[in-house]
Amino acid sequence: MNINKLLTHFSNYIPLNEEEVNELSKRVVERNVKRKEFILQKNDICNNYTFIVSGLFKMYTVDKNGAEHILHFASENDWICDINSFHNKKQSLLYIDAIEPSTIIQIDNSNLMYLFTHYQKFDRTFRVLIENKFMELENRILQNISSKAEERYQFFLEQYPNICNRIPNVLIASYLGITPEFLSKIRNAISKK
Amino acid sequence: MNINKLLTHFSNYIPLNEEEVNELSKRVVERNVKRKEFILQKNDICNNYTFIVSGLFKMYTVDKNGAEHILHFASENDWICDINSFHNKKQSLLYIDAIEPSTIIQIDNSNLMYLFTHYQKFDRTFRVLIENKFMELENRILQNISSKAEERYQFFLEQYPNICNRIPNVLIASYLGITPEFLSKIRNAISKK
DNA sequence: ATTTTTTCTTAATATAGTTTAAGATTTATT
DNA sequence: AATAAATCTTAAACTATATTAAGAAAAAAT
Repeated sequence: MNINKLLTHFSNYIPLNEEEVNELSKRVVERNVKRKEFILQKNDICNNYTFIVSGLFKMYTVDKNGAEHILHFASENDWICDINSFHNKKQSLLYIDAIEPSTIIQIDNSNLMYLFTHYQKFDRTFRVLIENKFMELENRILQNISSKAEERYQFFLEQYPNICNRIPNVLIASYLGITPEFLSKIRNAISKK
Repeated sequence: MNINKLLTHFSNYIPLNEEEVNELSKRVVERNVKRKEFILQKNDICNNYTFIVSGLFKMYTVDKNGAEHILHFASENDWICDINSFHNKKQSLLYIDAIEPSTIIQIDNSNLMYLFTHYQKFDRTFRVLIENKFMELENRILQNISSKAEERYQFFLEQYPNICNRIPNVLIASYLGITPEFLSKIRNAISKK
């Protein structure tokens, strides 16, 4: 099993000792996911925290008109989870599916709670993880309330150089909150500079 | 000292035992803050997690044109902190000041780290705290990328009924990412329905 | 290899939101 | 109570972004 990437990931926060590695290994499941396959759909309860070994996912809502609005992208060495649904066992409003064929490692709610309860380190690591994600969202909010679409696009390209050329512009537009037609216009304007 | 409100707040997550209450009490400081007084300014390092006993604060950036962009409001029984500056000891890009005369309880970086290290409960509680704030930001992002200003305004009024009438519309506009003039137009349109 | 589906672009027209300016109202300060 | 400062509103002109439609290019599926 491809758990090394997950262990390396943890060691960037706080390295795990042998016992913790064993406990973790027992409690996670590896899966391959095809392109366009869902790992969460609306009205499901999100029962897993998902670590991405390789590949790329999007998490999004679909509005009454059928339009997707992308809340997060997540690629290798990142986590994806609807934590509202996960922690409160509520039906999710979100979809998560694979943009590329992917390999993931999942830990379900009861196993993660077990680790939280028995090993302080996991509580700590997941606190720091979510703090980092919180800061990213704060930056995104600031961008959204203070910048024009063109600046937000440029910022996206700078901030996610590893994924921006793996994602079709339709989806980038949806993430930025603009139409694909307008993104096209922006790209044209940038290329003329 | 007005620490009861803070203890009640913690007990909504996980109640503290006597030792934890003592440790916490020793490590926090109470302060009164006047209207318009700063508790964080740009280029300072945010050295405190601030719990609001009473009153109301705004956290914001100021752009090159001098315009404020409000990232968070926070009122009684809530926390406010630039966690990027706090955890990474980096100079903050943000200001925090009081919209109303306020009473706060602060815990500084080294004291909070002490509690995290010696009592698992605090690590846990602050994880859950930040998870809740993360979910709020996710909702705000979704609103921003998928809704018109009028819907975002209505949603703000519903979500923060306790603070929306304590905050001037100029500041609500800044939080929503629109101009005060346009908010005025929106309010006029709503009142005619 | 061909067909189907998805993606990207362009352009015309429409709508959402900004800017500037000014006056009226409310709130804070002396 | 009087003055100063901040807030709220209106309106006209402007800019950013959406919508509709259609065709070209690229990628995926058969």
